[in-house]
Amino acid sequence: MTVSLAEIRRTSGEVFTEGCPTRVVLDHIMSKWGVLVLLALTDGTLRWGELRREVEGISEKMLASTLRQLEADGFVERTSYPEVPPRVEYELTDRGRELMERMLPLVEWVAANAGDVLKADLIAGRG
Amino acid sequence: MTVSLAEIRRTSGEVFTEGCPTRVVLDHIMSKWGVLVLLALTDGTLRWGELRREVEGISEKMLASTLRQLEADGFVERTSYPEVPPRVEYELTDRGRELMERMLPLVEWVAANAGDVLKADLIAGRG
DNA sequence: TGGGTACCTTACCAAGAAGTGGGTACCTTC
DNA sequence: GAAGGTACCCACTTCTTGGTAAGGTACCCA
Repeated sequence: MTVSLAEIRRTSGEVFTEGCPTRVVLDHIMSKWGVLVLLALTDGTLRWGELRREVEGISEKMLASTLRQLEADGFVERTSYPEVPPRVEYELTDRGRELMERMLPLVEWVAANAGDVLKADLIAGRG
Repeated sequence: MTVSLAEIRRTSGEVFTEGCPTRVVLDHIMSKWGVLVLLALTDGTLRWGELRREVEGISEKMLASTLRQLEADGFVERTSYPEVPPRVEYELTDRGRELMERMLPLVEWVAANAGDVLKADLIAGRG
């Protein structure tokens, strides 16, 4: 198993330096709403309205721009059905599923340990 | 293996909802500089000046505040030696290593695939 | 006396992220 | 004919993030 940045650089070169594409992609998928939208889509295909409800607190503006970004990056596929009323579905692409396979263990750990982490915050006076 | 948000919620409850601690912790570790600092520390203990060089482009202000946050969260330990000139060392705690164990596969995937992702961006007209 | 090193902190300000509120188009139902 | 559902887009404002620059300490060297 990979245990250090040096190890990654041995196979992928000088990644995560200034201006490196890896930093840009990192910013996209690690963004506040990006993670939550991707996470919601691990449950399967969702419509616009379902996503709004699933990702609590997101504004329509941010949902739209986050989806556009994820779509442009090839993580999410948008399918619109020319019906009335309009129906649009969003789902993870193969690339998106590959990504989430790696992100879910991290997210799972956060879900299980967030309480303890914030307790540490309180002790450190950063509540 | 975990494959969906629903699965995580089955064991951890209604996580990642609005105001949930999990969202706060996510914001800390998924922040622009947070990831890069944690990543740098997977190579071992580093001094202030070494971190500045390792995390290319970070300002002293952001390095300081990022380190304070990670320290408060219990991911990073700071050890200062009362010498002249002063020496301060930063390293991952056990919790930090646990976290990075889960983050490294994700980061590794990004390192290997960032090129393709940005190529998709160009085609989509989001260069 | 002046500079150099290492590790920061503070004050100020600009850019970008994100919230708010409105509008659009189309059809259905009341 | 008015209201409502679906999936947005745009303008305006606010708030957060992050950069710059300056200073601060505590010592050593010349």
